[in-house]
Amino acid sequence: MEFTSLLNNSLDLNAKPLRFLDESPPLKHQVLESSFIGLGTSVVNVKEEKGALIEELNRVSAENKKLTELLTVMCENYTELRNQLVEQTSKNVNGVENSNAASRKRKAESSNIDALNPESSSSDEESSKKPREEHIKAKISRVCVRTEASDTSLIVKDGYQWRKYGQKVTRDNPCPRAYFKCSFAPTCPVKKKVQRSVEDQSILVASYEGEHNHAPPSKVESNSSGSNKNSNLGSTSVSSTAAPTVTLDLTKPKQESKLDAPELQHFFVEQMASTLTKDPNFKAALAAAISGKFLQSNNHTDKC
DNA sequence: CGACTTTGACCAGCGC
DNA sequence: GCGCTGGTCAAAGTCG
Repeated sequence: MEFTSLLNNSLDLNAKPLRFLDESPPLKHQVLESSFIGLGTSVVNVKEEKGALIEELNRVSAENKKLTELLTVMCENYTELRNQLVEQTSKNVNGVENSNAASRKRKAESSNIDALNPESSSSDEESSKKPREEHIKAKISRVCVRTEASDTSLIVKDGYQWRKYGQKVTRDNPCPRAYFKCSFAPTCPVKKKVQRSVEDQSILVASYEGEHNHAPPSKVESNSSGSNKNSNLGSTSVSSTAAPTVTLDLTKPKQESKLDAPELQHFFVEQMASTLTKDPNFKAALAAAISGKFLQSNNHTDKC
């Protein structure tokens, strides 16, 4: 998907709607003005109106230019994110894994890490007893999401449907950890753990375990619950821990970002589209572009 | 009324 | 074996 390639036909907004004002043949101006000779103040009013329209045209053009620049920056950010996604994915495949800071590791956790690092698990005596399937299916990714500090819910909107099946207060974090299972498909093995960051409680850390065995839901708005009301992924924040971590900040273009969950790839594309459509400036520019095309085609058909 | 959330109980792994 | 801890279960409650 080449996002930048879409840019060209969507942002050619250079004042087409008002084109007839400054592209009218000089003859027409002369005829128009000569026909008003003798009408006194009427001519002055028309000239003032023309000046105002040209001024408006310039303003719209400047706004259009600004929007174009904004979208270009967004495209660059998107490309950068995508490159980092590819980079991170390849890293995970190669089994790059940092050691966990926690001294006490649960058996389940270590098996998950083994799944990400097949080489290290090959020498593990215990792992040899386990079916290899478990290593393959237990893929973990971690996502950090900035939310309102006052928001106490542990809901991360990622496009999938989740059913909460438990909540625990863990030893190393006073904030409770919520456990979710994917409820979009009955047989989907994916689990999600959500807990507030110890350092910054406005950040929700979501750990995804396993991979979805179904297609992603068509709508991002398919909330995990009816009460899903937060999770500003548009300002998804950044965190890096021992486990492979999705590190995203769409508001800070040059910040390092990592992405490895397939559901997130889909989500972020949807999120970008959503952000664009919610922007009134973008809507206005789009409307102008469409009406411009419409007028242009009308003019063309009139000539024919 | 069905789907979802809450929450206490239960289970298993691990260190001592 | 015991206690601590994380993860899961399931009954009760809540909501649309």
